[in-house]
Amino acid sequence: MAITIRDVAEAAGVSTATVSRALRGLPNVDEATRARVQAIAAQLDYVISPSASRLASGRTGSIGVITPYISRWFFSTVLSGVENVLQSAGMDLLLMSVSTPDAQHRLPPAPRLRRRVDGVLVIALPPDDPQLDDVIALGMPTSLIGTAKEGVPGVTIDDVQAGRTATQHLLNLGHRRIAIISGNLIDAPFTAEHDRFRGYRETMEEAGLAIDPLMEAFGYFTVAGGEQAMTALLTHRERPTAVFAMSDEMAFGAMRAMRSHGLTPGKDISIIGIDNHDLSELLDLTTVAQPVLDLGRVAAEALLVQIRSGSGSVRPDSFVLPTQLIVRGSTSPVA
Amino acid sequence: MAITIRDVAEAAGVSTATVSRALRGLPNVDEATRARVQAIAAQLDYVISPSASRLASGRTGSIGVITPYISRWFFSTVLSGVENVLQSAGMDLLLMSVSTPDAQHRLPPAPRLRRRVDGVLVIALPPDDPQLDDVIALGMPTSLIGTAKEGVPGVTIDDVQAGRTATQHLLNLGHRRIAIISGNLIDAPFTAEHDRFRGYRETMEEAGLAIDPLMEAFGYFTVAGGEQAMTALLTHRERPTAVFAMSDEMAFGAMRAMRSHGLTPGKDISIIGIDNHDLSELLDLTTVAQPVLDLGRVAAEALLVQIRSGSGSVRPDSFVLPTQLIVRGSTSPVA
DNA sequence: TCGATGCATGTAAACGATTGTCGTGGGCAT
DNA sequence: ATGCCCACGACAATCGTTTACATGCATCGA
Repeated sequence: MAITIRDVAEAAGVSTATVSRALRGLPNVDEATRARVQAIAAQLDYVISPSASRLASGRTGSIGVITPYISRWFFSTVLSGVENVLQSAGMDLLLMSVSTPDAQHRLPPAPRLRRRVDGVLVIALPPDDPQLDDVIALGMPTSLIGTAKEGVPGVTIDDVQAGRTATQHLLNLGHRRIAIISGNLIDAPFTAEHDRFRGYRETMEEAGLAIDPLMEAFGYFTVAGGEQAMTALLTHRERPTAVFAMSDEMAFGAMRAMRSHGLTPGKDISIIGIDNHDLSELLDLTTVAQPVLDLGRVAAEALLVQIRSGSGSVRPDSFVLPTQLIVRGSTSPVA
Repeated sequence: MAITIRDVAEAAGVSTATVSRALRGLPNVDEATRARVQAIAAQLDYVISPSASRLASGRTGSIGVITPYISRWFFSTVLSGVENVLQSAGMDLLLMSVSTPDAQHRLPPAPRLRRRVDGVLVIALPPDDPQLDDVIALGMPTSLIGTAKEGVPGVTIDDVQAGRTATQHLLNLGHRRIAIISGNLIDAPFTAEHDRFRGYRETMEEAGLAIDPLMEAFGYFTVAGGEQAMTALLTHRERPTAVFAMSDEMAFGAMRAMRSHGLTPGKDISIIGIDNHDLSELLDLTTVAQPVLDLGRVAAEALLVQIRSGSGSVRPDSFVLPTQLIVRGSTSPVA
């Protein structure tokens, strides 16, 4: 069988209590004793049993990460940032994907989380998703990424501002007929898409321009969706001279649609996205960059603070990370 | 405090042993009793304590997934497939990234795995990575994805064949001067890049063509690397008429390099990749598709079988998944 | 010199399941 | 009616830590 703390204690001539204290760096252990215990533990190749430790202490040392998508760029990048921080902190990362409206066949996350994590990180679930409410109702330290929800700490960008920046950039270039490719038809408040649209609308109105419902199309945050949306926009009698896509991936699709209509992005029609996706530079797409890795990092850090501080003590706060306009070849002054 | 199995037992008027058996679906429990126990457990909102269960049973119910990159397309897609299967199986997924030559600041994975998982899935670590050996030395059920290693079960594609398919496609189009964009300078056997190169070399030689060392450049499996590699290839006096890039992402970069030299991919120079990356269709890249999601799924399934069968009983086997040539606009007959 | 103080360490009771062993009662065959 | 077997379920040991509490010892100030 495996080595236990008792074996180490015996070999070191101390009690298991002392071994436990010595190995975990707790105070009130003679440094000589600690060194001896550490040496013996190393020599015996002892590793502490997490199960036993968890059972005894009540802490799990793991964080659950809930995400609707694993392989999409935004989500995997956030995840990467999260993993970075958790690994440094010595926390286990339990990955769990949840059902989206498209794919329903998953178990709800909340029951799968109970008693097995010390905290939860939720990546970009819509704030009105009942699954999210269930997770929050668990009452453990939680931090939201890319979503804002009353009373729950989170990390986001200022999506209204991002929408404004994108729209204003197009306005500055002299565009007036500016279309928008948004996400889904249903528009829930406090979602990124809602706020981005608001930024667009407000900026347009401030410029004295009316919002033309014909200039909105839905791309569902996918490449294919963006392509379809752009195709739809191009069927209108009066075509847009510029397009604001709420995500780079939709912008990619839109650019393709333009090309297959014989139009050159950045020349015939300007297009701007949001994200600064890995491949945006490659595709020469102007975009409002968001610090995706940092979204994950900051949320993880904040969650750790929340956990260490004993959960209920300080009112945990939310963070808004800055975005940055990156101008590339896909936008240019109106013809 | 939380509900324990004892509370359920009392409420149901049975012993904890019976509750345990009833809830886990073990035999030798009267169906009426089982139903009653389940009802009461549900009513009390009881969930079993994984820590206690793990300690008592010795099983952790979790799988560790080791990967050098989290946010790169290939890795996150494999991960997605893995997560799918593990979730259905009710297994926890512990995600762990490891150091790559580029980023060294991580802890070695093996010690972080001991006593906390029942099995390990390793995504595309080079077979000669000492970290991999350490993981294997743990002696627990393990399955490799995208790497082949003597004596360790794994799931891959036939990389030699993939290299052949790609090269042959270019040959069939009449190309003779075919460059290759490979991964790293150092070339370890049994790696994907080694095998893909072999497919290229053999196919070229079978066609009676000599391998020109000037026609090889290194792209390090990144977009930027592919761009540089292509740029290098274009400096040679005698330019290639076609390029085989070992990954789609490198091909993306290569296409960009072509464009910035005033060349049109698929017209002036043909290019083919391997992967069928999410965005390959968008970029109209001909490629040898590999079933990445399935790589993850199959490996996870195989690992579960290995774990359930008691680890040492049957010799676990490896799988080779099929690839498929997808012809798009980036390849065309030689001018 | 003596008690107070504080640090280093030991003792032992949890933590909450799993599971081998054993007892019991009912059904069935004789 | 008797014996036997089997299904069902109880008892209790066990898994390997953590941690509250107790203990012992040395140091220090009065």
